[in-house]
Amino acid sequence: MPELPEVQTVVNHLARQIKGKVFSDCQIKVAKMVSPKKFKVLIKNSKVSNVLRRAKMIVIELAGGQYLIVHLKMTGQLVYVNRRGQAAGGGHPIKSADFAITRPNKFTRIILNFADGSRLLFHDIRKFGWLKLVDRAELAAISRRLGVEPLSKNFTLKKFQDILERRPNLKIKQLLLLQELIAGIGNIYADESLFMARINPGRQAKSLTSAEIRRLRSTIISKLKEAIAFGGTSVNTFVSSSGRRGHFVEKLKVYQRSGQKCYRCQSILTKTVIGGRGTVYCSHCQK
DNA sequence: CGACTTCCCTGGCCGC
DNA sequence: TGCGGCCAGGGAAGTC
Repeated sequence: MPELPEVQTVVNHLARQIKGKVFSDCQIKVAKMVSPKKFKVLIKNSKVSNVLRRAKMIVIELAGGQYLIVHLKMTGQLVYVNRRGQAAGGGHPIKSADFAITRPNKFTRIILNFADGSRLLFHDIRKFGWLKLVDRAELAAISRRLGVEPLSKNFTLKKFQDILERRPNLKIKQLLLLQELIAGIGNIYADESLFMARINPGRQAKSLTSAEIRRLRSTIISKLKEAIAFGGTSVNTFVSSSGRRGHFVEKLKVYQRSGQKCYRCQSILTKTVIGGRGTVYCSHCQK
């Protein structure tokens, strides 16, 4: 489940590898995952000028005012493979034998070839992910529908307070997951931030005290930053575009630890469902 | 408008 | 061993 830190990890790596490369032909194995219909023609001969992130989307900026947006959704992987067929990480090729992902497999949905023989493989077990080629105006329209970037200077305490005031009746965890309010947080970092802030995920937004709001804002920021430093979290299918797994999984305090002991108070962690999402928290120290 | 529900999709897991 | 049923879940779309 790539969230902000995982997508940022992919973007950081791709930016080092594909800037300046020119797309040539591509193979689209699942048509519904790509738009517009003219994708194949439009992307041909486009040169990558930059790679950015917005919310949980990878934005590959192309010379000529086009943008290739990639959303990994739940199980997507965007893997960069050099011309020798190796997943290359920061100039150090990784043994491809260790990674079936460096070759097209049954889950490969799209293959984007570069003119130099290297390529991007887009694998996605569940086919929830997508690629979209847009112009500047369309990108701006998509971005406008998304909320504040939590690691930007715009995510001020005032901004966070405003967001909570706008949706007073939502459970705080549901609020954190709404991309139109704050962009980039998913199930892992919602649970982890709430644990660190010692706030029960089922609390209504309006019930948070100003001290709790301040605390939650800073735990969101620190958790996301920490996860980026560890290359993200690989709980099931996530790998960076270098084929590497993220190591934040070893730092998780509650996510996927249901039934285990709370690291803070040794109580057994509770699993529940909030807004249709599995939620793990400590009922003893998250009030 | 906000809040809630359904749907997409497939592998993995459970019980029989 | 095989198989049906169910679950995970980001986010769009539909309903109330």
